[in-house]
Amino acid sequence: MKIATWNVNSLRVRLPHVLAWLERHQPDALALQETKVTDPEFPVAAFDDIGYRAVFSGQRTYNGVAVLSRSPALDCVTDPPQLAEDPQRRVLAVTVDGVRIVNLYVPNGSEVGSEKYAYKLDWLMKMRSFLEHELSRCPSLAVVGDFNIAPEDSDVYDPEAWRERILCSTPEREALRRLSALPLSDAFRLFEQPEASYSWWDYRTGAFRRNQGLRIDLILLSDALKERIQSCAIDTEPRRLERPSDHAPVWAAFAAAP
DNA sequence: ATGGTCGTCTAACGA
Repeated sequence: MKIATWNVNSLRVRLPHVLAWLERHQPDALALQETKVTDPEFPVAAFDDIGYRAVFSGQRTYNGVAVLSRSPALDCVTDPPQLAEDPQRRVLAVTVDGVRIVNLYVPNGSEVGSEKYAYKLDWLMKMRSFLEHELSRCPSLAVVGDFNIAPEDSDVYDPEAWRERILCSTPEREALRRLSALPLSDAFRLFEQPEASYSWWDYRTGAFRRNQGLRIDLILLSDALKERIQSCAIDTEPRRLERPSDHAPVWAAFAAAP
């Protein structure tokens, strides 16, 4: 089984890239973030044509999450009670082939100390509670998405320049560590990886060309799934295309369930 | 360089 996650920064613009990536990599499930399309506008037919079903929770202009899958996505949750009537479309939990996939677009937080930063930390605290509940129901759990947090200095091209800045601040990293303590393991770090592996590069300043990136797109695994994982990688190829997303897809492959 | 580039509700705003 192969599961992937990709912040596409507008599905309308990136649809050709997503279709090409699905055809090439044939994942069983692909979680998307920042689709920026409302549910009636979601391009269901384009995915159906290549054998993928879609479930989605969208809004206009901002946010929006979706899961594309070969098998049906069951038990969809878009509004965890722990996030109490938050209108922002950032969560989509589904079950595909017996694996619970929680697709997250974690708030960016703007700047340390801002109102949006406080919202991010509060959101992460509430998300911990939701994930604790999901884990108790679903032992095979993968939490995937754009976490907007670089877990460690090794996930940042210039840790000193980013010290205590947004995406890297200690309170954000501690909130992520509290998720890891559930326990959930960072799939990427279960394997030897190339130095300077990142999943996001700012559009400005030619950051990708110089590999000035951060690893903020993550796949977190419950112990039951950790036992089945075979590989995990970031695919930087789509970042080289014309009109790319600022994020690269991340994927993980698993052995069949015992 | 308090800059730069994208995407969206083509005008700011969010990332």
